[in-house]
Amino acid sequence: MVEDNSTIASQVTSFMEGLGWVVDYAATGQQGIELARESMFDVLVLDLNLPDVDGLTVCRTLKCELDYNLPVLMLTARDAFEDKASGYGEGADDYVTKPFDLRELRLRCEALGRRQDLHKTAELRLGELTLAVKSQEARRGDQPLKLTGIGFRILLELAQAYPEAVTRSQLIHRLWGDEPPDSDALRSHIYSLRAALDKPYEKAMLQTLPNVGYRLVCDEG
Amino acid sequence: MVEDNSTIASQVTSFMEGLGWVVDYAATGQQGIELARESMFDVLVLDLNLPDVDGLTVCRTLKCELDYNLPVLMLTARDAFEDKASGYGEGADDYVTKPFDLRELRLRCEALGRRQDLHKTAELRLGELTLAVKSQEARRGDQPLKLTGIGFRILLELAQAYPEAVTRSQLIHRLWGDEPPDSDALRSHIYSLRAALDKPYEKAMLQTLPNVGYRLVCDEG
DNA sequence: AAGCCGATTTCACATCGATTTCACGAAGCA
DNA sequence: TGCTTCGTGAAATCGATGTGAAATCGGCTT
Repeated sequence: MVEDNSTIASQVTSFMEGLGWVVDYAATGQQGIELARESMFDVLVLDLNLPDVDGLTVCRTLKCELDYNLPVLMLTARDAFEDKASGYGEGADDYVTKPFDLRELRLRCEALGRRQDLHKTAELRLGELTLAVKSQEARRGDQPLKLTGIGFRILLELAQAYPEAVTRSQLIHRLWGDEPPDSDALRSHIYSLRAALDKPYEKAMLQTLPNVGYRLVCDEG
Repeated sequence: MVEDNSTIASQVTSFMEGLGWVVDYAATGQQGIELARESMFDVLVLDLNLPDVDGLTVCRTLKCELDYNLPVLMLTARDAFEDKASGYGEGADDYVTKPFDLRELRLRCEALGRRQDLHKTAELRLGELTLAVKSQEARRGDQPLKLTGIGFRILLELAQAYPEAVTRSQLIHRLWGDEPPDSDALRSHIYSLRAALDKPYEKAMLQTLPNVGYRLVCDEG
């Protein structure tokens, strides 16, 4: 965590430590860069406005210099009305505007870490859900789920996007490319995915956003 | 993937497909442009040297023409890189020089795709109001608002216009284009939008300007 | 080659909620 | 008063999604 405001810094770091995460902290950009060089981190939470080196500079420096890809979550001040995506975005992998909800910060950190993990472990975890990418096996809790090939791929797409939603058209494109089936086969696949994933359980993980698409939900990430 | 050398092309595409990616392939610049127009892609891998249209031209064309930002990863020959790429650098988002390591190509594609995700996360904030554009969800304070599709779109239009008002006819045009419903459906939608947005609260955010239209009001932000 | 099997696609219908339409009353204005 | 605009609410219509089963496809076995 790189943040010059000590109130925010201690609030965030103690929250994270409460989650069992191991946190290192730097109050300036320079310190942050040095810290990042010394050891490997899963995620860097970086304030955009720092007293010495600008957050964007820190970000770019580390992206170039480090020999692994360190996911960066940028903290930005909140403008009255903000088009988040347009201004920054270069370099950072995600960002959150101040003041932020600690739970949101957590979700986004976890999302960044998860994407990173996937490359190494080929296994993805989301609450009680486990997806083994290679063997195409899925479990919820300790029950193996009986999924079809497409069912697994849908679930994987949704899990990778978590906690965001995936639109119908995105999903269709990812599954079939340019030649989707004529009929609305996705509906049927979602239906049978639900039968395997949610039917036997109390709380559903697969949620429909009408006119948008689908997403996964789960309590603890 | 746009690449005229079929050996390289098939090597790369099959590698990517092995990763579970969905790949479309074009052998010429013209084909590539047409393909890109037809559907949305996460990343374009583009050879700089193409038989017909130059890679840079393809890149610039698409950056201008498409209504979303398509990240471009340029493939360049080693010698060409110095002159061309560094000079014209603006168009592409990243470069890889041939011959390249497939793993490196993968990492860079993933980085570009990740950066793109930010655009989908866009959120609008206006005082205590939060609009998640992609998932079509709205909150006032920390209460989620139960809006219909049109209700959300109306609110979005008003939020984007803030602090200005939006006239009825503007609103109708934005919502339905040239074919608005016969009856004055907008009145009903405003009514139910109010029921969700303002009914449960002290101060109303949605204000009617008689004979003009509507606008949002809020204290801070 | 024939037949089987599971996966996938297609289809028909049900259900639910969103959208449009309508009717009426109140408020503002000439 | 008579006209227009707007709020209100219910009813009718329409579209999106869920549901389930049947047809199709492709690989595998015999």
